[in-house]
Amino acid sequence: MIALVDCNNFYVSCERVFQPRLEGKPVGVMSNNDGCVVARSAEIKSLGVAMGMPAHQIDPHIRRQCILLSSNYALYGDMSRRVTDVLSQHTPHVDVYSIDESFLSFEGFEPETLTDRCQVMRRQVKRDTGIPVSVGLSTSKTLAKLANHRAKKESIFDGVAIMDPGSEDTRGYLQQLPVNEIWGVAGRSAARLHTLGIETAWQLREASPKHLRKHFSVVMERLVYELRGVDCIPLDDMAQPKKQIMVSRSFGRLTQNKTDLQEAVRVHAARAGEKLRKQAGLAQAIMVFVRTNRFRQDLPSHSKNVVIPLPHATCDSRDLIRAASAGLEQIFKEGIWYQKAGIMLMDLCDHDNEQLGLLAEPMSDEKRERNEKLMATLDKLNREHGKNTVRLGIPRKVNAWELRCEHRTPRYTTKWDELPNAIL
DNA sequence: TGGGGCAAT
DNA sequence: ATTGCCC
Repeated sequence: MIALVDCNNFYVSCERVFQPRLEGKPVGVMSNNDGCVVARSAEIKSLGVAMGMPAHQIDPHIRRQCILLSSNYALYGDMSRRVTDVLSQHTPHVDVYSIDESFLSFEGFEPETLTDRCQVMRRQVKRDTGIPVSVGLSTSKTLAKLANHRAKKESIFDGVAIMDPGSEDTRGYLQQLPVNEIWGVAGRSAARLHTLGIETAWQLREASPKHLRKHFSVVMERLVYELRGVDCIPLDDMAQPKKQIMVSRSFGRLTQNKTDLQEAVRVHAARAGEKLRKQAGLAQAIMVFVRTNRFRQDLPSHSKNVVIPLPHATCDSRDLIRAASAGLEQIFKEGIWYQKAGIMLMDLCDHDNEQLGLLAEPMSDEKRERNEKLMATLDKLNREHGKNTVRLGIPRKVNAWELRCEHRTPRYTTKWDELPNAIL
C-alpha cells in the first residue's frame, strides 16, 4: 500500500503555527515577487480568491478583507523537514515529492491496520509540528492522490481515506469524477480526451492503454494502469538525478541596467552550481536567457537565449559564472526593460561519464582535487552558517533585481535574530 | 502575472 | 532546439 501525505494549505498553515491570530481568517500566501496567490486558507477560498490568481487582480473590496503574505521559503522549507522527520518514524520508505507532499510505502504492513496507523501518524504530525495533514491510501500513487483529495473534502474520513481499487465505492467515485481532476490531466489533455469520448476517470480506467499511448504518450498509458490500482511509477523514480537544472528569477522591478543583469546571472549560476554539486553531477553546457515582461504591451518585447558549451564538464561555480557572463555579453541589448534573467545547466553527466572535448586538455588530478575541495568548503560553509556566508563576487546591497517581498513574516525557525518572542 | 522540470515535436 | 504541459 502507498500513502500520500499532503499538508493542508501548507504555506498558510506554516504561518499560522507562529501567528495563531491568523486562525479562522482569510489568509493567502503569494508567490515570489508577491505575484500570484499560491496558498489559500479555507476562508480566503470561500471569498472566491482562486489558486494562482495574480494578487493585483483580486477585487479591492475582497482584498481589503484578506491577509496576504509574501512567501517565506526559509520557514516553509524548515517546517517541511520537520513534517518529513515525523513521517519517517512511521515507515522507512518516505519519498519527498514536493515541499508539502510525501509518498510513503507501507509494503508488508497489514492493510487493515493502515487507516488507524495513519490516524496516529497524522495526529503526531499535528502535535509535533503544528501542521495539519491529510492522508490518502491505495495501491497506486494516482489512486492514493485521489484518496487524499477525498480525505480533505469529505469530513467523514477524518483526514485519512483509503481507496480499494476494486470496490463499488471506488467505482462510484471514479464514475462521477471528471478526467481533469486526475493528477497529471489538465486542460489540454482533458480536452483531447473529451474528443475520444472520455469524460470521467472511470471511462479512462476502462479505456485501452495501447490506444491511449497512440493518441498521447506513455504517461497517459501508465495513468490507465494506475487508475486500475497498478503502481507504475516506482518510488525512487523521483530521486533520480536531474537532467537539467534551471535557476531564474523575475526582478523586483524592471531594469535596463547591464550591471543588474550581470549580477543576477552570476548569482543564478552560483546557485545552479550548488544544486549540481548536491547531485554530484557535471554540466557540459550552460544556457543564459533574458526577457522582458510579456504583459507590458506598451514596451518593446525582447527574449533571447544562448547556449555556451563548457570547455570541460564542470560543477565549479567559477566556471559556470564565467561562461554565463560571456553568454550574457552576447545577448544583452541596451535600452531594453528587462524583467527576468535565468540560466540552465544542460547536458548533465556524472563524474564517471565525463567526455573530454576534442580540444580540451585534461585537467591535472592535483588541480581538479584542489578545485573540488574549494567548492566543497564553500558549500559546507553556506550549509552550516547560512546561505550567502561565502559568495563569489559581491552583488551590490541595493539593486533592481532583488525580489519584492513586502509582507514576509520572520524566519522564525532558521534565524537566531528572528526567533518568535514569547515576552509581550 | 512564479519557478522548475520533462517529453513531444 | 523549441514548445507545450504539468504541478
